[in-house]
Amino acid sequence: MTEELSKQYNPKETEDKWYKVWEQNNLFSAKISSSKPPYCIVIPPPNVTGILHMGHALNNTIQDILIRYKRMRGFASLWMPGTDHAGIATQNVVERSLAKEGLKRQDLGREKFIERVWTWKEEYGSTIIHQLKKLGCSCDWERLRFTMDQDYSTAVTEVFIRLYEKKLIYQGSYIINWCPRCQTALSDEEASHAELQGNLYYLKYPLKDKPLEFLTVATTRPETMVGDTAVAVNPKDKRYKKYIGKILILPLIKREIKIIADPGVDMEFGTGAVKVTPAHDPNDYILGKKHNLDFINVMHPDGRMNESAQKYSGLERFKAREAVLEDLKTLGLLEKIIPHRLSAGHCYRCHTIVEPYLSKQWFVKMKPLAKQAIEAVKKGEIKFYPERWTKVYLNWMENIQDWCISRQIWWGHRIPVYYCRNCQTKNTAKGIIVSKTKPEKCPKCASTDIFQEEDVLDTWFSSWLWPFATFYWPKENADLKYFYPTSTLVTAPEIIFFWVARMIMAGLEFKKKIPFKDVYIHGTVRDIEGKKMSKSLGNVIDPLEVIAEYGTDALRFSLISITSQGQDVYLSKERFEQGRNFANKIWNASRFILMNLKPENSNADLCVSFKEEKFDIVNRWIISRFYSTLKKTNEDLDAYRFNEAANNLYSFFWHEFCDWYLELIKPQIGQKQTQLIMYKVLEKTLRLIHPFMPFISEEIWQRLPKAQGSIMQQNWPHLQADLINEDDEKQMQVVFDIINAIRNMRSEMELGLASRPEIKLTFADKSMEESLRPLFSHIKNLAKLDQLSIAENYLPQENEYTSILKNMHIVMPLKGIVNVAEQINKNQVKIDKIKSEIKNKEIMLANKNFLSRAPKEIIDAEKNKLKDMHEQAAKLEVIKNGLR
RNA sequence: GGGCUCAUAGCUCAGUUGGUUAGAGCGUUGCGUUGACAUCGCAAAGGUCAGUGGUUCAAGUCCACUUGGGCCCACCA
Repeated sequence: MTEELSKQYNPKETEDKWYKVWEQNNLFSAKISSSKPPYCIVIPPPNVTGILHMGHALNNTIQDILIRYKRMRGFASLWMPGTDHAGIATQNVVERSLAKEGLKRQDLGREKFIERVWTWKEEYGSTIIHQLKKLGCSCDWERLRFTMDQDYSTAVTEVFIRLYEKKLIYQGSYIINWCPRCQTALSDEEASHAELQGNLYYLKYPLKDKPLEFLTVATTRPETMVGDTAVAVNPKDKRYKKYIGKILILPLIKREIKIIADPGVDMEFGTGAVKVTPAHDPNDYILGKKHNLDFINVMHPDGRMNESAQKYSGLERFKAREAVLEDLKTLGLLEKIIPHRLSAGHCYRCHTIVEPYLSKQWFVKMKPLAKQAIEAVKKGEIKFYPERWTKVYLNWMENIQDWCISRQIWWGHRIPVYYCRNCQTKNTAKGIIVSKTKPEKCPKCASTDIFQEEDVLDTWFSSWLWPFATFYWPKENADLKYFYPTSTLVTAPEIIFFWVARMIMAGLEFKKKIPFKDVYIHGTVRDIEGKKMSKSLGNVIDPLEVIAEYGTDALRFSLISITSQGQDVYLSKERFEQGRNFANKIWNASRFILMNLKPENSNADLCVSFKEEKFDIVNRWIISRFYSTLKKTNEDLDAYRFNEAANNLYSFFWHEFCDWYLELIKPQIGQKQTQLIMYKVLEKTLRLIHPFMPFISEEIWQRLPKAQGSIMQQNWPHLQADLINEDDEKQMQVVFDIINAIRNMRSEMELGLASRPEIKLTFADKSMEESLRPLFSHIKNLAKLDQLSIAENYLPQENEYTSILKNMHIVMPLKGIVNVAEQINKNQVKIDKIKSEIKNKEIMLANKNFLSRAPKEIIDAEKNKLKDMHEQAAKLEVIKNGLR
């Protein structure tokens, strides 16, 4: 006999214990095997600065379910873990901690600062890893990678050089998104647009020859006027035609600027005249190039105005705005201000408004890379789940822009570009040398005055190599050969562009193979009002708190059960009660079984016994239900319908196994075959539950009399389709209906148990009567009856109460007080409803199109249904009359 | 402007290729349960499946439009 189990499941006592055991026994480690097919997921590497949030919890629970499921199904199942160095985010964190000491990164210098970052990483960088372990993730931790590992950096450099040599990397001046706080360029994807309330300022620019005449321009960023080099109007605009080619005097700065014509100007917006600031606006930049205008940069990288801004030099950009407006107002050149909603890019890290800024950056030409990545998805080599993301992906890929990959920060992979100062000064060939290591001397002029590019690469420039760089590419090692292409990628929608699309491009470009076959995109976790969870909104639910309060299994199960494919998750804390209750139910059912099980009865083989012995219907039924559930679970997991799988297991275990089966067998629990079946169903169901709820399933597994090894090492139950018996399932359903009807009647009549009534059943169908007779003991038992008898064509008497089911009707003596009129009325409503349904069915069954086109099973089902309804209606009439 | 998505019970949501009487959890109400579990069981009430039209023998499911949310991309002087 196993030791006594407590009445409630206590996750705290089990979770850490089993995780340790799994780790110590190397159960997460995936081994290359010639006999097993590979299954591999690479984790979306969380930032080293990361702290587990609900998004992670959902993302990683899904991956763990897949990994554990495939492992049990006999795959060499590898979950490749790692973390991302997260350039800007990590640098920010370390800079913040420096600030507490009153230091800036510049005070330390580049090398010392990077040392500090590494120290920080060693100390805090594995927080997220520990938290993933709390979640139960079965990652192969011995393979843990970091995007700044030395081998990984080798891959990054290799890729840069290959692309450079293919002329897919170039250096160029462009208007990029500049974060004045982080002082770095941001890619378009990193500058997220958000609406804000601003103003549209109408500024008057005087004409040179007629100083009393003005052209009014409208702008949202008046401070940039000091960098204006033209004003543009639409050539079709009658109002301004006469001014084209004339000269304006830029107020405050007193510079002469030209009025140019361009068809791109919207005549409807503002005044129809637009100031052109080529160095501070992407559109104006294009205009500037087109019309050969000057590019005047008016700002320092930190967002303060520079010398070109003359008297405003040194002012922060928004202070400068105020000053400019003040001065224009004094001069009478500020015509009006009208409120205007506009959207501006914000730094995705610090939410500072980004400044369009002209600077020299490195870019990757994306169009050539995108081509084959588009093909691969179109041909179905890579599939998105849910499928709709395919469109989103293709739409973006077909309109892809070049990727700005340089960042003006210190923490990251330094760009492998060196400059020869000698060549640069001679200006012969820009003096660019691209090399894995610092060259001794310039290959052109042999100068040794060589220095490295200051910029580092965008973090995603390393992440996009993740599916193969984690396997030590460009080396060709055995893991890479065996596990690449990986199987499934599980990720959130917001990084399809950042990451998924780029990985596909990188995989095809450098490995000549797709990086993964399936992409499963799950929803975003939101709060109950549909807002994204964020610290600033204060609406976060901390998964670690949930774990502490409800347990990891509860967290995992609840999350999964409410996550339907690709739909956003609206979460509140109460959700986790369901998971906790389920864990407790599993616990108590197992406790009950173990308390009643004689271990020697658990030894027989289920299938053999099933062939040799005759099992009663209750046992046949639960076996059939188990295999039906298994079948559905397999289908759901294979199609990434995790919530379906979870909910299905939930209702099987709770409402079928516990509520019906365990209740039905209580009187016969000592019986040998019942012992075997209850044990086997529990044991097999635990295996199905394990991927979802790894800890409790292991804890119970270890208490089973036959447990060998960890539940993780067990095979997934083999589907015995021949043990699914639909007739048994239907018959049991009838039993449940009878029992429920009786309980319901009693409840309606408010009869206490004391009455212990006798019930008469009238069957429409003789064969049903035959098959149900052996089950009467169960019915009597659960419905708490003294007698159950069968009557033929019995007409209810005045002192009797009736209920009707599909093919039978139930009569019980009236011992309580019941409102007969109400009962008659109820029956009349039922009769009317059935009659109208009968009408519809008859029309349908008379329809030639239906008879010729509908499948035979459907037609038969409909015919049976009609027959049933006729019978039922007739019986209801009889009852109604009887009651009267 | 382009694309995606949602609208089903009081609340939060399932409903896989159209096919028995549209489901679950929570909440409400009633009844029950003192040897697995009150973190329990059984049941009831509660739905014109957003609206309109169409396709079909058959529509919550497919199509079109309308209304109202949400998201993404582009633009935004």
